[in-house]
Amino acid sequence: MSLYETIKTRITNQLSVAANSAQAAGELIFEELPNYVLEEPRDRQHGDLATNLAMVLAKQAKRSPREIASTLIRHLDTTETWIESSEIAGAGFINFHLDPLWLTNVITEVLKAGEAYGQVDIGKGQRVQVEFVSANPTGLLHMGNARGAALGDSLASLLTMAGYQVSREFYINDAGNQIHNFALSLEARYLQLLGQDAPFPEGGYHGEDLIDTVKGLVAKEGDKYLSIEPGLRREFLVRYALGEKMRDIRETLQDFGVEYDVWFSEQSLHDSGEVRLTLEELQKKEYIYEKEGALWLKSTLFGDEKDEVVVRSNGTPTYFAADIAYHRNKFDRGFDRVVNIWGADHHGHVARMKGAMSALGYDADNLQIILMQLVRLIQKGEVVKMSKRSGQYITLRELMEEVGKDAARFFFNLRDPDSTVDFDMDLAKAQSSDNPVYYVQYAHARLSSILRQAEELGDNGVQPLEEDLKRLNSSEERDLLKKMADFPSEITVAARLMEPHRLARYVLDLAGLFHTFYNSQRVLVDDEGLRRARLSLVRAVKQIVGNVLRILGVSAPERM
RNA sequence: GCGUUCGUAGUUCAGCUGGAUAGAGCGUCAGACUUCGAAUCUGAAUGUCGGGGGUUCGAAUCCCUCCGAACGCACCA
Repeated sequence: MSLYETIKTRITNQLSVAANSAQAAGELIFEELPNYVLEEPRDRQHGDLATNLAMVLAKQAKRSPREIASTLIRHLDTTETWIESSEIAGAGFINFHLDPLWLTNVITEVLKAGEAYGQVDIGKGQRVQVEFVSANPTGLLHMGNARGAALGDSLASLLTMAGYQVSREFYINDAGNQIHNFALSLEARYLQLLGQDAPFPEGGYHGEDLIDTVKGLVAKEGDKYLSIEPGLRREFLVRYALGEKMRDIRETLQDFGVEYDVWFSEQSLHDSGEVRLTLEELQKKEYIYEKEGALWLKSTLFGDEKDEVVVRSNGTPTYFAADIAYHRNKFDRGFDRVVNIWGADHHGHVARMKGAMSALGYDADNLQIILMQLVRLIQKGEVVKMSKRSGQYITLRELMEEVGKDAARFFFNLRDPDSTVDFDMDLAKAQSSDNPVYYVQYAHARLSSILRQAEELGDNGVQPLEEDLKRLNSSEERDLLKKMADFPSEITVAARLMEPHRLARYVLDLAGLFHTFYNSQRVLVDDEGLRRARLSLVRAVKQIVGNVLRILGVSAPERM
């Protein structure tokens, strides 16, 4: 635990002790200690930390919050808390001012931990699986997939930092109806390319990339599939196209900085019989009934709005059936928590998926689904409908070429997944230099530059003396140090809420505080002690900026 | 119609389990480079937190209601 967290825990505990001892002394009456918080006030004049304990006690104690506050302060043991002074403010807040010297420990802490600074252990080694993107292999990756990739990959890294054992997974939708449509589309393109008059299937995939795929095949293998049996022909075409599409998806995501641990095939669930076994298990538990020739899951028993078909009247299982088998498989692989990132258009699926897990006897609370609002494409001020079927969308590849991987990943991770993003490619291109990512990267380059120059001046990275570290007491330095000390708590909150975008905000703040410091204090001063102290501060800031950027999948340049 | 999510400055968006005077970027205005990187910094202006009600010491945050938006409500995935 970092020093700052230790201090906060200690004070929080001592506050309860103070309340209890005041009660024992007959100076305060309450039945049960209510929930209270110890937090950093927004306004620095309100001290370093503040608590609302007196206010939340007011009702039970039947006294004014300010009176209670003064009683609490009298009973508070401040040893080992770094508390320098306490005061009562506002409606009854207790504000604590800490001895600023505690801050100098932060630098040592950061430099000692290095890449591990910020690691916390709320995960306690639990195994978590994060499944994200899982795009249909029937087209190229688009903006929505880009958002999912940025979010999912950063979330996985964040959870790793928070002490979870994380596995990244991609679910390949290589079965079912869409593959059938895919096959028909491929076949039509194939026949058309070879001069035949083939109608394009209804509901087929119009993307240009599909034509390119078929062209590639014709260039390699000519018209050898023209004369064979259509069923066999489609099978060949699908196998070829699927291989190519998945290779492309894999490479594109890799270039976007995403490395998966597992690529899981939907078809394999059918082949292994898991889909059938899962349905049998549900049948045995009597959660399945027949109606109009189809098999239905009683998902309404578990909070769904209506029951769902799992086997069609023609005898084929639905996508939902395969998905149930898939999630059963996930839990059976031993994950303590399973996290899915889905587009908001799938929200109707959440209740039934959780319901299905409950039906199978798993704790649905261990299945967490993060819904991400859609990315809307804007062109010339108008919303353009994106769709794989129509073939009209901006690809992840194009996005990376136009604005770059770093800008794209930062852009998505700057936003709450709950907010809809309007994306205008022309605007993004024109404004790509305004992307806040450069603000952070510039700070990193600037930090690196200072260290390079220090080296040229003969600095050999000698640790500063403690009394020199204590000289970092300007308001700019103290604000910066506080922000640095807060990093482990930021990781804790972000991981608990599964919100990596908090880290993007954090690193922007940190970079801003550094830039402010840089403009007000000189690092490479003649005074050797002070210089060493500031250089160690610079090293520590650089370390943290680098650590955050690594989580966000953004590069941390030495120069730019 | 029912459900999910959202509505915060001119604009794009932050705002942890309810906390003190609601914050950033861009844009606007005024300043700062012969010294460590001006992709930076300093200062100024800008708000009925969609409207209304409720809960309480205290609400952008929780509840209700209305208005508006996106997305769902298939034997598609």
